[in-house]
Amino acid sequence: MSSDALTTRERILQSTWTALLDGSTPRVRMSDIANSAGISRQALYLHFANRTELLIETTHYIDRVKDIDRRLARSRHASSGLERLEAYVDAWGNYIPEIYGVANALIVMGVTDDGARLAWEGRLAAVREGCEVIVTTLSREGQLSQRLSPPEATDVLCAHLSVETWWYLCDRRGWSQTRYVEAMQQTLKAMLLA
Amino acid sequence: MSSDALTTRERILQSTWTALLDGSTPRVRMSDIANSAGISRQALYLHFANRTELLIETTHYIDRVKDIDRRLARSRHASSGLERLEAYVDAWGNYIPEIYGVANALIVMGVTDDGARLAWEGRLAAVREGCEVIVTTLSREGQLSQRLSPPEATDVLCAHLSVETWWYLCDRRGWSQTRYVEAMQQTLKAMLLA
DNA sequence: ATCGCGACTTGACGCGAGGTCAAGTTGACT
DNA sequence: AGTCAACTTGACCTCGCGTCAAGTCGCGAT
Repeated sequence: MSSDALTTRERILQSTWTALLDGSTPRVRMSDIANSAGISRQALYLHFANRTELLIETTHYIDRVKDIDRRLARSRHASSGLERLEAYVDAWGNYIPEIYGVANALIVMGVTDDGARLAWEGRLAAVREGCEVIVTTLSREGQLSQRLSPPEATDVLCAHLSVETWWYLCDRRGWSQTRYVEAMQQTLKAMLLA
Repeated sequence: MSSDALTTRERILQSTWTALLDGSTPRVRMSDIANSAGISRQALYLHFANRTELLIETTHYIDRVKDIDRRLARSRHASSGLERLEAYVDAWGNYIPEIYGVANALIVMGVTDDGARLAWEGRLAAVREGCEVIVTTLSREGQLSQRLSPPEATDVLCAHLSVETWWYLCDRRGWSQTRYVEAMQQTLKAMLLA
């Protein structure tokens, strides 16, 4: 396989990604994706069981192409909790715009489709795990504010780093990506640190 | 009018509200609403042009029944910015669970329907105005942190008070309503104040 | 008393989008 | 030449919103 530069499967995944990125709306039909991938609508179902699976596979595709693991490595290897927090906000905050389209489609899909809902909840759980590590580190260092228990601090951090918050600030209120990351780092520090 | 205790129109609005409240899912069909209101599906269209209008009218109905204006009055009449902030978080934060169901349905509807999207954006704009007043007051009092410009502080406040954030903390993470309001007041103060 | 009218019912239909099915076509490898 | 996988075309089903047409029922005005 991997013949004509791109596999059909990869062309589909790429088309799905860009379609959802461009339109800034999750209203991308299976026929739209098929058209932009240069195949018939029915041929999509030779590669993916349904729209949900296609969306889920697209998130994995983006993870692979954009190398999310490498991005998050800096946070995992930081020595202090503070550095971890800053590195995490930087890595995840700058990743959101990449996956925003697919994430949004997946969220909307989740209303009617259990698979999509579970897939998105899995992503959320992964982000929350990252947040938990940061909070635990801060707590161990005695840096964590007394206002919130560690689980609460984790929840608040995770809620603040949500795709929805990014969308509101950057998409609707016009914040630049760099300002978003910077402000997030500062406000989260003010919120979580003693 | 106002004959058999409740108008048909009001029974519809009430059914819509409770259906969306109970299910915790926006998947409420026109036929579901009609059934629980005790009329035929087609009769809904004698009272509301379409699903979007029904949802919008339901938000107005809730506003009326739950008297949102009275709830927000305390914030508007508070003397200091700090009191305004606390009163606003209390009023709005405790209102979210009431409108959550309809809000969610409206948001999902907004993906395919411009009317629903605009209606929800209008609500968001109203919340943002409330936030703006608070931030302006804090700023005038010299209480506002230098980390954020007043417009930025307004955006952050508004983002933090989003329905989505409430949903994550209270619905998914199991926070109690009182803890949510309390923690919000504290973390927002830490975030916004100098 | 009866006419008209507004509120409602029943039943059928159209539409869009996801998903399925069946019968090809095409091109490469054996 | 035969086979197989990848793909195409075209028809069809389902679900939910929205529409249309024809009929029922009760009430208030004449």
